[in-house]
Amino acid sequence: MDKIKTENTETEILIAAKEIFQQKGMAGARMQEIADKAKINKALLHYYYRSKQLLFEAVFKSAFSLLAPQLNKVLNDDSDLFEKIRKFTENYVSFVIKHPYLPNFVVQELNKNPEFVQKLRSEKNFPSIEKFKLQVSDAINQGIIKPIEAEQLFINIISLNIFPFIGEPLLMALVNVDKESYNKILENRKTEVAEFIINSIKI
Amino acid sequence: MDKIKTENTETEILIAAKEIFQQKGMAGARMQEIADKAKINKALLHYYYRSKQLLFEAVFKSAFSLLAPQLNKVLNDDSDLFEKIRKFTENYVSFVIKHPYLPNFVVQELNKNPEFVQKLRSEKNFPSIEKFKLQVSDAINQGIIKPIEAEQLFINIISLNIFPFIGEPLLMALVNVDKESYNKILENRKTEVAEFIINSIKI
DNA sequence: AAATTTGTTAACCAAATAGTTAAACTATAT
DNA sequence: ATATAGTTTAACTATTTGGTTAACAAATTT
Repeated sequence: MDKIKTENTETEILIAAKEIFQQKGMAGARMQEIADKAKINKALLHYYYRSKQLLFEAVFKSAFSLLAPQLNKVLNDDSDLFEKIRKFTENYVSFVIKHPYLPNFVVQELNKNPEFVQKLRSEKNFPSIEKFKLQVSDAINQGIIKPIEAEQLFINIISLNIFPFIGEPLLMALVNVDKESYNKILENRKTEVAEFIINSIKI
Repeated sequence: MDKIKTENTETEILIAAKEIFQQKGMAGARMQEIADKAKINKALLHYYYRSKQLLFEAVFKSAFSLLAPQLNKVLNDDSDLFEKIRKFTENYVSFVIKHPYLPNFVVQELNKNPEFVQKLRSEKNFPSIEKFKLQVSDAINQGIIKPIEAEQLFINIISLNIFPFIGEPLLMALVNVDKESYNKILENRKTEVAEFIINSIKI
């Protein structure tokens, strides 16, 4: 059937474009390489997505729509603060193993193209920090955690979870271990990071 | 004088190349743009640095040689552990304000080019974690801090300090603040981060 | 001050690259 | 079966881009 065939090609392109763009970035990606990976003629890229820029934007939005629910786990989940932090750190490692280039891709292209943020903000499911803020101030009022700004805590959680992946080559060199040992370190972080954070804030 | 003139042009090129490469990366940078910024003819770039690749490597090494001493502050400084952590977090913010694109540049290009790490390792002043490891296990034995792997602690320190800069556009959007407020948050981190870490590990 | 070396430029070149076109092919509807 | 609309391709185009060349300028040496 016509529709099915079209959708297949269209998504084949998106899958191929994701891989190339996420590994090489907008500037480093080549339309021909994407076409080769998708096993189609280069003209089809333009038939379906008009231009490199538009194809890139489709990939970027799709990537962010995978990342956003991950972030929402810290922000909009109903479980209590410590539980959330534990769940998030554990889930995040598994997520990045499935999508190794994704967080770096999003962070990198947002840096090169800060106005992209506007396009993301308007999307539904864009993470909001409001609920998390309330939860933090509640926990402080109840004497469960020490006083800390919710924003600072949030930045700490995200930094401790994301950077070990984004900075992998640098950290591997500094810590002076091979890929295998580094993976074990990351594996340990599934629990280590949450305990590190909780230790710091709990009374 | 000849030497002075030469050195000026050569360093002018390096300065211009740094700016362009650090903002746009290897793939996104254009030799013509670098020449324009350095106010010289494009052929001079090749006269002094032969190729884009070699010019890039010169910039990269120069960037890393600025970053390395920063990292060595956590690793080879003689003050006690808590003091080191406080000093590092305070200094690091000031450093990044002077070189806003630098950490992202190093991390990013190492991701695109992991074999670059080899070239860096051989350089003198390449940070080594050994002394820091000893210091951590001493502090554990003396009952000053809770048991923690030095590698994990090191990754935490680096992550908490570097990611808020590398992930700035993303974090600004998530925390939902403008540049001015975000800068205040970063400013507060000069002390916040160190206390967050120390709180977590001290007994 | 003539010769030589070093620094600088304009013009050029070949390869790469995003994007276009027109024709061929496929499937569905009439 | 044939017209029609949508899909795919090979070949092409215009531009960008890293790199080269040959001539010129400025300094240094002899």
